[in-house]
Amino acid sequence: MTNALINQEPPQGTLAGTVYQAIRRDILTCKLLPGQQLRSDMMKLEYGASISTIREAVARLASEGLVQQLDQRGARVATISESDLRDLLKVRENLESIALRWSIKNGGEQWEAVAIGRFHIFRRSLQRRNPNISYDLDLQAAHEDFHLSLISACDSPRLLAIVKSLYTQSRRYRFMADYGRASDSDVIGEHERIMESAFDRDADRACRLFEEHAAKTVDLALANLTLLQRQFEEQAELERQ
Amino acid sequence: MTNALINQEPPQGTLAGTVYQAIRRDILTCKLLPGQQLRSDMMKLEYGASISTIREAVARLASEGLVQQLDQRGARVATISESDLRDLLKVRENLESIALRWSIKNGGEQWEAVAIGRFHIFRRSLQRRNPNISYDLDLQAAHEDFHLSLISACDSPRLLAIVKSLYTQSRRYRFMADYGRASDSDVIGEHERIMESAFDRDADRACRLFEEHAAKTVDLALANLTLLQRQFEEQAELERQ
DNA sequence: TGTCAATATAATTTCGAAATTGTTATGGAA
DNA sequence: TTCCATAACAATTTCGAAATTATATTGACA
Repeated sequence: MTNALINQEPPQGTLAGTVYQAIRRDILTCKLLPGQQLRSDMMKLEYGASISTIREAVARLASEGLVQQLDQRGARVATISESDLRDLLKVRENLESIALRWSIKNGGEQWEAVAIGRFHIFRRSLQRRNPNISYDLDLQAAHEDFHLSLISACDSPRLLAIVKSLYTQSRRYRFMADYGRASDSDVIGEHERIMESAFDRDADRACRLFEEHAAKTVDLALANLTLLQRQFEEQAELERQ
Repeated sequence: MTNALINQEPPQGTLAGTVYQAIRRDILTCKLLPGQQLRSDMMKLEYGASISTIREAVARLASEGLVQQLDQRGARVATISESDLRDLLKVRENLESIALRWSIKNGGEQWEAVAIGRFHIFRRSLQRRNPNISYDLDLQAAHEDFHLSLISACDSPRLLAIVKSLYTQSRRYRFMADYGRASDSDVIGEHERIMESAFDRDADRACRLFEEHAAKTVDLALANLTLLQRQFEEQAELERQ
């Protein structure tokens, strides 16, 4: 419900689509670990569909970059690394900055209204967050939805789709490192200032603020990754036996 | 052979991979027309593989943006439009410009050597082109390979992959409009100046020249598209009967 | 003891038929 | 004649088994 803007596919449709979403969710929440082999038999039992159907779902995920397919050697969950994360965030920052600029130029009152609405939901999610839960899915979805709404008026379906997919790929890292909980800094204020600059049509300021915001994310993410990656590798080693 | 840098997959491997490449080629050369339905039976006969195999190949193409999949209503070749072309070229120009900047910063002598080599092949292809052939596949591949080699040192696998896929999507438009034959302008000189600016590490000049080059492409492409699209629609109408 | 080849095992890949779903054609009622 | 429901049709989607290919194990030889 809350992440309607993020999940592009409706629940009705083909079984392959449903399986695709299920596997995708398990990858993004690291129930399926990075590097883990996706064995046909295991998947068949786990997701209750035939091998062919599973195969199609996996093929879709492969094109999304969430799964790596090796010729004649099946598929595995895409691996993670510090260099990959650096690249991902660097590209996302630059592309989203462009999209924000275009969006500020094209956006009208309707765009502002949607962004304000998303901002409100994001703030509410942050307020009622449970400190005991290490990873709040709704909060992350609200965060993404807000950012995407800011660039939604960029009038470029392609750029929007690319940035969306970069957000998707980031989610796995964010889940692991849980770098959403930077509650010491003024998260709401940061976002509010970006939005206000955008509404004032001050693209330079908005992009500068956004890039500063993004830089913080990079630091937070990298700080936690190395430790966690070792953890996951040990777990994967265990499952291999 | 000549487009080794472009076709990422080796010829050996799975049948689905081979079929994927075959369909891809037919889409990019407009043997399969934009908007055309991809019927299972027809595909089965045409490409000599079972429906399941075809299906997997088509799924891969769908993720690449070359095919549109509709729930329970099969798949069709992605449609084309003026707005889509505008978007495509605009995004490509901006993203490639970023990649060029990064590449200029990171590139060493090895990068220069490869770029010079690609430039040489591009120039030779242009020299020996046959004016009777309306569309020279080798020439287009050489052109793409040169541009990609210039940004290959950007040190961002993701951005490189995105730009590559944008080139792939452009190819269909380029095939149709054949806007490669702007022989009146100084094609070689334009490219040479971009390359020299890059080697001088003058990123601003290189990007400016590249953006001017890209702007010409947009004009050429749009000039031919409207007429050709009507043509293709008529042909598609005919096939529907 | 270490290396290599051959076999046995386990995985992926491919296939065509059966089930499901969407589309078109037909017939009746307003 | 037009609209709607029903039936016949054509397409996509799903399945499990057969074929193919990779991996692991065993044994022989240097």
